[in-house]
Amino acid sequence: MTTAKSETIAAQISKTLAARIIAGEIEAGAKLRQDHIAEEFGASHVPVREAFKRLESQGLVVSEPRRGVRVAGFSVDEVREVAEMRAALETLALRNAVPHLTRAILDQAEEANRAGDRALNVQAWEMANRAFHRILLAPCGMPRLLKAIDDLHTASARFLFSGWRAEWEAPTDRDHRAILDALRAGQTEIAATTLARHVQTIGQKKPK
Amino acid sequence: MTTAKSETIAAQISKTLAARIIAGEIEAGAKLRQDHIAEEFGASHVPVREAFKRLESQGLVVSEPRRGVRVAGFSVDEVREVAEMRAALETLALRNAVPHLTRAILDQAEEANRAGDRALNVQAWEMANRAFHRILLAPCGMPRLLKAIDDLHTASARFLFSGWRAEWEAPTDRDHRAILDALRAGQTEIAATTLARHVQTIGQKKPK
DNA sequence: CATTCCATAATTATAGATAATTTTTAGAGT
DNA sequence: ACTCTAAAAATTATCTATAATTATGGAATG
Repeated sequence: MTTAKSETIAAQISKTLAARIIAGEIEAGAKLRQDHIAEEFGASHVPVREAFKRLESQGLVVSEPRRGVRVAGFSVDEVREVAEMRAALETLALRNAVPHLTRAILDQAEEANRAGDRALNVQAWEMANRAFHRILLAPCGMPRLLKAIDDLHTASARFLFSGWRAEWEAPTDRDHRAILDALRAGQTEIAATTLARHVQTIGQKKPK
Repeated sequence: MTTAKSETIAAQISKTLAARIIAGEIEAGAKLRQDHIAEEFGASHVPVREAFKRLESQGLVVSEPRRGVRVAGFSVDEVREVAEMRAALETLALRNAVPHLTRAILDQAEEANRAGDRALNVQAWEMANRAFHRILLAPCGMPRLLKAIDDLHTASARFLFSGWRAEWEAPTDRDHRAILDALRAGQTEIAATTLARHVQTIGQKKPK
C-alpha cells in the first residue's frame, strides 16, 4: 500500500510514528533518536525533526531543548483531562451540527455504530467509534473545533489501547444508540448531555 | 534585550513571527518566504521551517505542501468559532479551578483587572485581560486544557488588534468584576455562566 | 484567443560538517 | 569503597551547499 504521492516525507514519518505510539509499540518515556529514525525511513534528519514538531503539537511526544524528544507519558489525571475536554468540545460541536443533520447522516452514524458492535478487536472498535463521532459532529462546520476534537480522540485511543490490549470484548454501545434516538426525536439537549456523560465514562474505565 | 540563551533559534523565530502576525504587521494571506526570513534572522532555512510548523499548530499560518505557508485569514465565522471554543473550555477550566482558588489569587485577578482599566492602548489592555483569565484558570491544574485556551486567546487577540487598531477606549470591565464577585461569594455556576457570556461577547463586537 | 511548453523561482529534501550540550566513562583523591 | 571532578563519547542543533520536485508566469504556437 503506497502512501499518497503528494504528501511530504515529514508527514509520512509523522503518521507512522503516531500510529506506533498510539498502538503502544513504543512505550511512554522512550527516547526517539532522530538519526536512527532517519535511517529507518531512508531519509535525512530534517524531515524527521519536522515530524517530531507535529507529534509534539498533538501531545504525543514532549521535546526538551538539546535533550531530544521522548514519547509522552499519560497519567490518570491526564486521561480525565482529555475526557473532560472532549465532553466540553463535542457537546459544543453537536449543538452546532444539529441544524445540519439529515436523516442520511444519522443513518451513516448508525451504520458506524453497527460496525463497532461487529468489531473483533479494540482497534477496529476504536475506528468505528471515531467514525461515529466524526459523522455526527462534522456538519457543525467548525474546522478548528473538529481538529481539536480529533487530536483528543487520538489521545483517548492511546489510553484505550494501552490498558485494554489483551482482554477486551465488544461492548454493544448503549450510549451511541441513545444519542441517535434523541437526535431523531429532535431532543438536542438530551443528546448533548448523553454525549457528555458517554465521553467521560471512557476516562473512568480503569484498565484493572 | 537578549532573548533567553537556552531557547532554540526556531522558538525565537516562532515567537517573533507570532507577535508580528498578532499585531497585524503582516497582513492575512501574505506569503512567508523561508529564505527571506532565514536571512533576516541570520539563520538557515531549517529552523525557519520548524518555526512555521509551530505557527501552523497555533493556527496563525496555513501551509500548503510545495506551495509554502501564508498568514491565515480569519472570517467572522472563525472568530465566532474561537469564541465558542473559549466559552466551552474556559468554563470547564474555571469549574476545576474553583476548589483551588484562594483569596490571594482572587486579589491577583482583581489587580490584573485594574491594570486593564488603566491601559492606554489595546495591546496593554489585551495583556491585562489575558492575565486576568490565566490567573483564574491556572489553578485547575490541567496543562493540556490551559495550553489550548492560550492558543485560543492568541487567535482572539489577532481579531481584537485587527479591528480596533486605531479607535479604542479602555472599557471598564463589568463582566470581570461580576465574575470575581460571584467567585468570592462561592457562586460557581453564576461565575461560569457569566464567563461564558463574557467570552462570547468578544466575538460579537464588530470592528467599526 | 486559448493552449502548450519552457524558463524561472520557491519549496522540499539530502549530505556532510561544525558547534554546543548532555551523558557517560574514567580517574584521582579522601 | 565512595565521591567528586575531568575527559571522552554521543546526541542534538545548526549551517552550508546542492539536488530534485513542483508552481508560476510568460512566450510561442495553433
